[in-house]
Amino acid sequence: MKKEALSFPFPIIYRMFIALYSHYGPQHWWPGDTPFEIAVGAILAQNTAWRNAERAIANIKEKGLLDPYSLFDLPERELASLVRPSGYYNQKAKVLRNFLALLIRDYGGDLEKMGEEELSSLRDKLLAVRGIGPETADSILLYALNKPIFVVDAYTMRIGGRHKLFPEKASYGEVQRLFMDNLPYDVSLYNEYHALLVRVGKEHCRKRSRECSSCPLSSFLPQ
DNA sequence: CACCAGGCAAGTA
DNA sequence: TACTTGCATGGT
Repeated sequence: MKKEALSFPFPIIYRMFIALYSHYGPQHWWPGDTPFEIAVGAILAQNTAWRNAERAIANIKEKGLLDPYSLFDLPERELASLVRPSGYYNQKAKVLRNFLALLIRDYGGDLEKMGEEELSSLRDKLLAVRGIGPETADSILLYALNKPIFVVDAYTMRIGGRHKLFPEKASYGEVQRLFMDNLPYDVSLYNEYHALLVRVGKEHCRKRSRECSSCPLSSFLPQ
């Protein structure tokens, strides 16, 4: 009796991960040498092609300024000119400074120390920084600090919406909960899953959709 | 030329 | 709460 519990199917959210991972393999995210570079990249990548964020980081690295104090000591105008290729450069210079101010004031400029703080209170502190919203906060938490939080982005919304895993207009928090409630609580899994969604989204689920027909998900997902 | 890319905040109703 | 707009470079 109760044998049927053993054969209860995995949730579709979990099966989608298996399918993507089987098809693409590990994505090795986040590209970046240090947690600090990853956090900076998360801000510079906002609504921007990753290639352009990379150029901005390269500019900072070339000048040997990729550390919290050097960047914070830089005049805002100079910082803006370094991150210019990532777009929205005036805003992003401010956001970087806002983030650096928190990092320096509360954690001595040490991301590792920031990572010692408990997840939900740290998330609130990141969200309180001007220019850091839910996706950027969660990207820093997951990819720079290895915290167990699922990152939702435009691809996640588009793929899930198109395949009717949730309503098109679902909120960030609703989608995040849907994924986390249907997956093992596991940092590496969240890491790979988000990266895989970006991968399949880039190739098969762009805004101006070039037919989702050949996408590796269409075999078992609605639509 | 138009459209898009690993968002966010501020203003309006 | 739910929409709209400004922010901006570089690729297709």
